[in-house]
Amino acid sequence: MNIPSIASSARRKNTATLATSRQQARTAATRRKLLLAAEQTFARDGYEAARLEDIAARAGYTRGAFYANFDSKEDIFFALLEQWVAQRISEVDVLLGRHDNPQQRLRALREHYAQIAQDRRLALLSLEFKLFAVRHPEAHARLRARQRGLRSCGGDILRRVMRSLGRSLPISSVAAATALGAFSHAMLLEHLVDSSSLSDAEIRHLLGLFFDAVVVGER
Amino acid sequence: MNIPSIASSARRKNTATLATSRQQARTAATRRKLLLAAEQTFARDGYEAARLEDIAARAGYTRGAFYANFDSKEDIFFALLEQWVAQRISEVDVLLGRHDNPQQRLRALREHYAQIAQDRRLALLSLEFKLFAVRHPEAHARLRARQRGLRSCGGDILRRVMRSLGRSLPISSVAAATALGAFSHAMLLEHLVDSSSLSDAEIRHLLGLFFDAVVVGER
DNA sequence: CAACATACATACATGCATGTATATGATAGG
DNA sequence: CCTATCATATACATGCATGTATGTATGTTG
Repeated sequence: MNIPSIASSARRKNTATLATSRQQARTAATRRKLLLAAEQTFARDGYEAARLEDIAARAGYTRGAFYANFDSKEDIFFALLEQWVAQRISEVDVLLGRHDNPQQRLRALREHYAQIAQDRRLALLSLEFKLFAVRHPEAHARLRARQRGLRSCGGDILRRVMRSLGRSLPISSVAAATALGAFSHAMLLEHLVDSSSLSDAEIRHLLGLFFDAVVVGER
Repeated sequence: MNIPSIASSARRKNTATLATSRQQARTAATRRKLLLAAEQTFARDGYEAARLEDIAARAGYTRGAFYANFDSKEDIFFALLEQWVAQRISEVDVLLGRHDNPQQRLRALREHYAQIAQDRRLALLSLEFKLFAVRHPEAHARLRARQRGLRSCGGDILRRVMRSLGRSLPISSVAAATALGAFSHAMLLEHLVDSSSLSDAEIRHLLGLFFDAVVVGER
């Protein structure tokens, strides 16, 4: 689990005098606000239609603050991806840290999974990352690497839990984690388009059905 | 099954003399070429990033031809949606027309389903339509209506086939059709992002698993 | 074949988002 | 307190995609 090299974005100007810690804190806070605003804006409008001015304004700034912290739209998009993957991984870590019993862990995962399937922003952002990868060959590898990090982390967890329960997966653990995530997002999107064609109850039902089919997975 | 009122797009100039049939045919041909080009371009670049000039060029024209046939990007996008829904419905109609036996029909549907899950353009376009709906409140109702037409058509077919087999669905037929479509597209997208995290074989496996879980659906 | 309409291309106008360069006010150090 | 540097704002330049207006060649009808 290597720490992502921040490198590209937010390379601070290497002036002789180092910024004082209060200034650093202020900058960090601005960065966080901008990233949060970007998260909401990208989810709402999509990458292409998202305007830097909207992102800055939503964070309470103008584009000046934006360009002081990021190079371009693509730069903040990737910064968001890094942060987002790290957050999601740590969420699951925290979740598992709460339980020792494998069955409790599986239960917690299932519950967490059901919650993920209700997070509109999560689904739309995730989609946006994937679409960007598919449409930008030069960035594909980078996106894929992050996505894979996330998936293999999820896969590891699934595999460990299953092993300690003495069960096996019908497909590779990474594929299982991938399919579960993608499925929940897809169902949510359908619900957003037409809630009457796929109700909350039906989604819950399908999610359970699919989770059990993949995780119990006798064939 | 009402024929969509073309109305908005392609309203021909009401000059006194009606265009001769050969001119009409020529116009219709360019419209078709433009729609095909738009289909490819929207799937490749997404709605926002797609340029009218690219669409026209891909069809072998310039933007002049485009504006002679469509009002705007949104106009051709909706025209494409109408055509696309109609095509997909007729595909299934043709498919079912080939078989009388309910079991053969179910088999044919399953096979058709597996093929759909390999059509990259289909998945990306479908996604694009849904994202547009979610992001453009004023257009949402229109998109949703078409989407629902497609889903309820698929649902009807599923329901009829199941009834003639004496089986039942675990969820509403519309929800089943919706979930199946969304699922296959979601798996394909994951595969496009990272083919190693979800192989063709695994997708086929999952598709079968899910199809059977939904269509056989004992609970 | 003449007059006219149609299909499409070309050239221009406009708007808008990005990016850059400069200005301003806040903050820290001497 | 005075100055230098930082964080952010403002103003400006550029590029690019859309949309419109006009031009041109091809086809059609009397």
